[in-house]
Amino acid sequence: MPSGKDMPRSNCPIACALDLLGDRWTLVVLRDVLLGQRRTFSEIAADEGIATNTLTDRLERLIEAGVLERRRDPRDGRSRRYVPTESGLELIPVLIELMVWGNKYMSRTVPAELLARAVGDRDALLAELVERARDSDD
Amino acid sequence: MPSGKDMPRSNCPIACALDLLGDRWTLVVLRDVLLGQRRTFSEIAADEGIATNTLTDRLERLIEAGVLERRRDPRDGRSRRYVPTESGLELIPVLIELMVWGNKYMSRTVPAELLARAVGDRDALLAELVERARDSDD
DNA sequence: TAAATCACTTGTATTTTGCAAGCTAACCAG
DNA sequence: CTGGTTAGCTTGCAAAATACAAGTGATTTA
Repeated sequence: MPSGKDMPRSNCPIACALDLLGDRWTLVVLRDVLLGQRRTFSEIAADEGIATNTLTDRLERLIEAGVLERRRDPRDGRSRRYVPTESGLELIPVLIELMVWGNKYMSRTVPAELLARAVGDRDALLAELVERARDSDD
Repeated sequence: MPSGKDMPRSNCPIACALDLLGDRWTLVVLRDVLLGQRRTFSEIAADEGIATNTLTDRLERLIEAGVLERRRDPRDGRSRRYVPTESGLELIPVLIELMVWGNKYMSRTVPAELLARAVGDRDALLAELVERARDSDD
């Protein structure tokens, strides 16, 4: 009970990563930000049926973990933009692997072109996605 | 209420994959089976502090999803071995990417050799891990 | 200035998870 | 073959996480 945050359950990097990412919503939120160019609260909330209090909580945790940053939108004072940091961008490979696996075994709705590149042209696709995700940082 | 299991929240492959994998324990269990050669209930239960009822539930879900199979141990009738299927083996890349990211940003306990290969020699490491995971299938 | 929008907050109900204990079948030692 | 031990669960209950619905305050737009 001492520290403000819970202790990691172990020092295995997979288990530690899952302390942050291992729930039903966090990686869906990051998918929106990193692959979907959805960066405002309402854009993310609209996409799948995440409850707004859960979304608030996930965004705060990701900010505290240094994976996202929150910025005001200069064009609309009500709006905030959630943008990836460097460590956030480096979660793109995790999402790509999940996408490839999920497409093969759970669903088949990835555009064929994207999927083909994820498998056959992985490095170039990653570079492109990182660029695209980084560009809209403002 | 038609199907025995809940409907997927969407047909996005990432969201669908997370319907199965997106919780605190499922990927830790798969880490034990796929990377750690831990294949019995008690080996997996001992490793981190997972509750036994949760472990039972996760193993059942993974079997139902076709990611693991349960087999009796011919040497000990009490014991069961949880072994990966083909689709289970193909989750190794997801675990590797999580490990690389977790090591960089959340923890630093991966053996340097393994980590170096995960980054610089990815394809050969994957092939080797798949082989090793497959070998002990019996 | 009134209505709409955005990003939350606040209850409350439901679901999931953790913890401790017990239970059954299979093995093992004497 | 008997008694103790081990493996793999199951059960009951408490605690935590999540969903759902409604409301709030600060903008912005009409």
